[in-house]
Amino acid sequence: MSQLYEPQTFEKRWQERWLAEGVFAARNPGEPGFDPRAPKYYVLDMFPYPSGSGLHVGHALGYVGTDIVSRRKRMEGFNVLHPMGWDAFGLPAEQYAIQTGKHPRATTDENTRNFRRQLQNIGLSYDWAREIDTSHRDYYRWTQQLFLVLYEQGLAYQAEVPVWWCEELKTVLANEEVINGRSERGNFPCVRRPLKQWMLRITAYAERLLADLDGLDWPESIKIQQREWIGRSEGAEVRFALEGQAEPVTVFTTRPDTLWGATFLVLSPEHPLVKPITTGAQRSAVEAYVAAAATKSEVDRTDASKEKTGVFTGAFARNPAFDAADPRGRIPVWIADYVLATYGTGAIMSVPGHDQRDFEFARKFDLPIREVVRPPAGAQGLADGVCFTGDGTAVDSGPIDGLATPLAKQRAIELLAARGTGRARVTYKLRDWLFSRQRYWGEPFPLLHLEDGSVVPVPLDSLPVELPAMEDFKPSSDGSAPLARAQDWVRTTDPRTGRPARRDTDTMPGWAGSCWYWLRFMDPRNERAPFSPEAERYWGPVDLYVGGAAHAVMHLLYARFWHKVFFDAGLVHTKEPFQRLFNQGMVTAFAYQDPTGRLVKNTEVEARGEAFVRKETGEPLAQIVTKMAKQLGNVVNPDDVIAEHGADTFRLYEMFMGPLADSKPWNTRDIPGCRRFLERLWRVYVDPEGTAPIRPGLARGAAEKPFEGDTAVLERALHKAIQRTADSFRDLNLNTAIAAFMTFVNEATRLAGGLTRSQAQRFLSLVSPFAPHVAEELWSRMGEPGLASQSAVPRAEPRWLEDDEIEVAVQVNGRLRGTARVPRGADGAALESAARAAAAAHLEGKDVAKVVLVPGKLVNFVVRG
RNA sequence: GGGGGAAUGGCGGAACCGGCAGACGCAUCGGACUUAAAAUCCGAAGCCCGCGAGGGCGUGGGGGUUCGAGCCCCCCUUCCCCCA
Repeated sequence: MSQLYEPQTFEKRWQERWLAEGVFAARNPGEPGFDPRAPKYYVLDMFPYPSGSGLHVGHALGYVGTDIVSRRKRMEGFNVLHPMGWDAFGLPAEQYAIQTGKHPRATTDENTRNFRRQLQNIGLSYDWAREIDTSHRDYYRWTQQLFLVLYEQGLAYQAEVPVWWCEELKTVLANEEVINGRSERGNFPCVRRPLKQWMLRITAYAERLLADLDGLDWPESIKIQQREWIGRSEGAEVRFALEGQAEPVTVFTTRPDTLWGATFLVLSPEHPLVKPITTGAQRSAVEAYVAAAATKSEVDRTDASKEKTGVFTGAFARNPAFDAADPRGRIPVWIADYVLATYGTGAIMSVPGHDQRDFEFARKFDLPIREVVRPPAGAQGLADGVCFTGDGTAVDSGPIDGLATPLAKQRAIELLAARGTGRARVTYKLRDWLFSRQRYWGEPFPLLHLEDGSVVPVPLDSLPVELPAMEDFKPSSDGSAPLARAQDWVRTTDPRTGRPARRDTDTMPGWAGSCWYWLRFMDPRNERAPFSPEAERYWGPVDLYVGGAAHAVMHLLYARFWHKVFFDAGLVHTKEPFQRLFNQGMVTAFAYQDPTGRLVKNTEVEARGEAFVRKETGEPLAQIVTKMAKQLGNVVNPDDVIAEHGADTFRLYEMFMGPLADSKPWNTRDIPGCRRFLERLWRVYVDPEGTAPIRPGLARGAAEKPFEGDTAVLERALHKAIQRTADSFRDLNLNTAIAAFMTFVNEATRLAGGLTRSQAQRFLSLVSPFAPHVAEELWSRMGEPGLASQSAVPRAEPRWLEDDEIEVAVQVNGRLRGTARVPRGADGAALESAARAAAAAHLEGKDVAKVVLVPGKLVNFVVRG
């Protein structure tokens, strides 16, 4: 048995024991060992996509944080569910497979093995019996079944939707694969072209997705981003009759009060009326413009800083605000790409006097601008050559003249409704969700296309629809899905009728598996259902969900949507899946720049005292903070840190860097500080000069010392550490808990003779969630029964948190002039006289106008002269 | 372009409700131990002026509120993240 701190000699042993004894296994109701009195706590990490490059220290940050929370909660008596799994379907896995020439099944299995090994190496307390893999048939069988829940509710439908198409690559590309209208791979031009796609009607839930945010314990910034994304706006739909057309054009506006100022209409280039209304003279210009717009992304089109473009269709419309005879009512119809087909009705009424984009458009194409809202006093308007977009008073607007904007909006809607040319309407920026991909590595849709063109779901007892084994799974050259080439798979029969059928050949997007995984974790081996109602009722909702802010919008919105559909279907008992959300910060890394600003690889950099230089030339370099990237050579793998220092040092450093929520740089140079702390801790328990496994005074059965002298000082220090540790869990700034451990160990080293067995034991319990291996090792050396991981969290007692004497700050006019020591609980008069003595030199000959007393903290003398 | 954050010593960070800025650690410097080094232990240290006692200045910049501001309010700068 070693006298020195050698983590390599014991960490593996404890990890194996935890696993073998099922120490971290969560019990479901009804299972042997389930304690119905224990409250539940569900801590969930955003599960990773198991990439080929493995886990780096940035992923591990959140996992270490949730592990510490889970371990602590167990020690507080909670029944803790803390599972891990793999988000293994999706584009990156498929791309990686194509690159390496291996099948995604093989690479995924290989990668998940590596991830699991890496996570276990860190000593994370997951219940590995609950591990799931979204690309495994035992999982996606249920993804398919739950998709059918949405399908049966009428929430899934097929539509012609523009998708990115790259002619050169002969394939459909995802949004994230297209940058500025060109393919990310190869930089070839791409166009948006309509293709039949599966859509999910998430817009039907827009209002509830918005409203239910209020009850969640989420960062306000995430709620804001979700609200922004949903983008609710109230306004009106207005119908404009078109000259020579039977069908009117319907526009959406948030400012129905400005109808009298609408001087032209703008349709999106994709609007179905564009073709029928375009006049012969304008046809070629319009067609050219429509073709050009197809190559632009929505971001580019709506970029307000770009010059406005557009083309006149040659057609005219009637503004319903004016009489048929009124010349102001005859307005031209244009098309422009800043109007999107997918938002509102795909057409707008342009009010250049009171909308910035319309204003720029009108100026560029010399269209009339009318003022119909008078700005309030002091605000600039058309008279000053600027466009006023705020609230004011209606003018030149017939029946609503003189009304303030909010009232004018309301009256305008009433008038439109009375004339049958409009109505109130709420729209959302949120669009329905494009849910199909023409790719291989995803869940097949459990749907059959019959010869008569109808679509029927695959019966539940025939699920899963397994992904066929394919040698060549690359995207097809005609835009059809790779699955379409698996002819034996595609051709099938409807099991209900025996009629011939074709399988749907699209697959679900990467998001699908993560839309319900927190539910599967509750009951992961259930073979009859995705999860049992009993398990869901007990474990739901997730109490703490931790992951990067990168998933602020998409994943969380999609997951909430599915969950709400399940709620409506009676499958889950909560409206929301994740009660508390916490975003961990990014782990960045240092990189180095030479004087010209060029980045220099970390391996070529040398530290010279406080400065950094290029190894070969001695050229001075500047240190900057940036993300970890292979090219910079600054990616850090947990395995390497653990091999050198052990898992406990790694865990401590991850947390000691700073608050879990903050972004902060990884600095390899700082790691030994945490290692040294563990060595100091070790020496408090084990005498390096001796031969005993534990210092004799700390062994079980050793006599307890009375709480006096050094022992009392240590008792006080221990309670302070216990208190600070408890506080650190509120906002997960676990760095302050580790600082408290360090302070205690420094104190215990200084007053070694005063430390008692009970203090040593309580301190190990306190440290155990953070550095569990060393805690177990010392716990067993002390002869304590059971495991440190299963001991109780020590409690701080108020009587040990207060000192007998307190030091207060003494200020004169708010400037610190000294300090005074007073007994705890000293009254105001005693405090003031002590303070007067401390600041005597600064008070001499001055008039004290006021004395501010803050008990236990400070005294401030306000003086004149 | 829109949205979300952040800024404190040479570095990471601490400071609970507006009350002694810089806890804890890294790097640095000094000392002890050592033949020497490593490790360990003890100590110093925000910056400026002063031999010293001491004083001045300090939480990205400018203004404000307050007895008192890192923290609250207004304006500005820079950096990071997301939509992509």
